[in-house]
Amino acid sequence: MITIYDIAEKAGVSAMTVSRVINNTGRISEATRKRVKKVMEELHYIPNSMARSLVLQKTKILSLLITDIRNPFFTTLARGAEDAALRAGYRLLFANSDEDYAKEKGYVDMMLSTRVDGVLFAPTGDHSLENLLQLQKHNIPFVLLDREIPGIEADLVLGDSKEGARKLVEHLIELGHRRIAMINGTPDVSTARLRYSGYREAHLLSGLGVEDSLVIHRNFRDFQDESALDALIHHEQPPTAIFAANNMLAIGAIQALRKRGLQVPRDLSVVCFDDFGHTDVLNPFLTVASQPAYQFGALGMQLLIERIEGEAAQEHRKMILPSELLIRSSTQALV
Amino acid sequence: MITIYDIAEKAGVSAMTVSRVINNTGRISEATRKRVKKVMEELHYIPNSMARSLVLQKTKILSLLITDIRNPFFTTLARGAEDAALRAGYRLLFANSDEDYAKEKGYVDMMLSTRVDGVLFAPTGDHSLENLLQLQKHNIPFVLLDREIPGIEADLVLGDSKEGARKLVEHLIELGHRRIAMINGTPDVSTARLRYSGYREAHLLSGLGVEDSLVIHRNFRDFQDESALDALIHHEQPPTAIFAANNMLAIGAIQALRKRGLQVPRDLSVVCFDDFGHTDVLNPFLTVASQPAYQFGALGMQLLIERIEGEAAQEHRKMILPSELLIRSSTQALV
DNA sequence: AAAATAAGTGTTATCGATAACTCAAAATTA
DNA sequence: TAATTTTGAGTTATCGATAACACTTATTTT
Repeated sequence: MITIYDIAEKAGVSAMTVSRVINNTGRISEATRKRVKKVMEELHYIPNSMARSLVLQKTKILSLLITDIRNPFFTTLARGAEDAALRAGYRLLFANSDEDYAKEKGYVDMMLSTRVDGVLFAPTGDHSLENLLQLQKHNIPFVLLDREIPGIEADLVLGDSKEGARKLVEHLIELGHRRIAMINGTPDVSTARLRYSGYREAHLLSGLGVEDSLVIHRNFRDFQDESALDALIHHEQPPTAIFAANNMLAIGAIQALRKRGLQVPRDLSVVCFDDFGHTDVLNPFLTVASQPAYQFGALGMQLLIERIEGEAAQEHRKMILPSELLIRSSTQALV
Repeated sequence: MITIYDIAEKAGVSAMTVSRVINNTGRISEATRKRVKKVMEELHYIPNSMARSLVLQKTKILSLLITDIRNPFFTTLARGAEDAALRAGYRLLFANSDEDYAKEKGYVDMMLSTRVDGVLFAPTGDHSLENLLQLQKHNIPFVLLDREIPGIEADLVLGDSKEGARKLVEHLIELGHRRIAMINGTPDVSTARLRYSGYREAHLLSGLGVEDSLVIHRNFRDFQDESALDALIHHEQPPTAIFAANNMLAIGAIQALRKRGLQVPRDLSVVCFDDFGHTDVLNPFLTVASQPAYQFGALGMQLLIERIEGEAAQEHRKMILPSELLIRSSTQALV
């Protein structure tokens, strides 16, 4: 491996001079600068960022932790985060928890041992608290994405879960639906709680009661689990519409409905949070509350970098990005 | 930051003893081992992997370079690679080139300065040659994914582009189509060349001629570019079917068709390579040659790790994963 | 012209960990 | 019991880079 010492020797200077040329620090005569640069190119020198990090006590690596790499919401978010990080001269270490606390913990340990400069963190749920405290203990700045964690003060980028849910459910109510089921995430995730609360509010504002037997909880990425749907269609008074708390749960519901010979929207209307990235071009079908995924990532990364570089005010910032109701063909008026 | 010296001092031993406890090397009495471990836990010690990498000359970081993080083919592949890497005790540094040579080069520089132990590399095209030579020059092992590069000898994991394309086009021919267009990737990508060659072979085997004015080239991820489709529908003898060389190009084509009031498959049949991950559950619509994306990642990572750890034979291996023809509802017989 | 300052470069210590070597005490062997 | 081996540590050098300081020569200033 080529090091600054190899360069130094061949250029007839000290290692320190090479370091100065690389970093554009100190005073170097134009002649030696040129000479050193020429040798660096000849030997195809690439700085060893580990050695540099060790002495500088910073890595210029940021980490992005998402909960489901196969969810288009998160990949689009990742693109936003990536663009913002690269633009600011940071490398990005992706991590994917699969909504699994143990995997999340593994990645947090990795971040700590890598000594990343900061983390853009989409937590799996309230129990992520421990992992976040771990980061705090080691003074690693982070920004929370998409989900709030009770007990953690941090910069936040959130969607308008409650309002979005309310809009979706109100849309169903306007279409005449009265028995509206909800397939929700597990209640230890803040977005699940808020979306439920929006669901509830829509009912109450319209003078309807909430029937909790129509509210089912499942892991946000277990779209293969059809038991939620079974519980609903075998209900003694089955729903006429379903509100899925995210896109994956909607996919699961629709898949299960299809298997059972039920059609959307003929037999049931379906709405959900989040859309499907590029692929819903194929068949813009589901009525959704669409969140600005790219912005989640870009803005979150910006907040993180500001905090790392000390440009952020002391107090924590909470950004709420609005979602947009896109009415498509998975809903129809109740006949 | 807590270091082994802090541990050593508090435990009343030398730093070397701590290092031995951490790595389970050398001889340590059970008593001191316990004492050191206790102190490590008390102080929440996390090893600094940079310092370790510096002396060990290996990082235990592998990199996965994909060309489009928003393409479900690549995110599923990424899951496969991630699982295999973590299982073998490596960290994974994701990189996303967006089919852009300059971005790819930036990421390669990053990999070099991070001194990753190996790279799972989906190249943007034949011009990736330079970036790969750069890796070779610095003795970083890599495995090529999805695309072959003339001039590079390496382990390879490929799909059966030619056969897959032939099967798709033969399906169209069986349905009676005679004027079949192809929207292909740029010809400096091996899969584009092979898929064209399968397209050609299907025609010739059926005694049909190939009309190159029906073959259009576009960047594999520019699904927004509608000019390809315009060229086809304004052709003096327009096609009755379209073969898109990957899923993104198909999305672009269908979107453009829809905007122009044309319906699939009524007005044109459409087939493509790759499917759409979870999301095609929503509406299994496109007839595709489905590739085992997860296996691409898992198998590629396995080959890479074997090579790094010296378990691979000298000669390079070339794995070809078969694709599966899934006939759905985007194709119909020509009337 | 002497004193003060600036320019250009080199020396040494350091970041946190491990390899290679050393060494005393305990255990084993002859 | 003396010689040898094993056990359980410690010392020192090193990985590749940079910070802090030192030290010549120029160059300015008075």
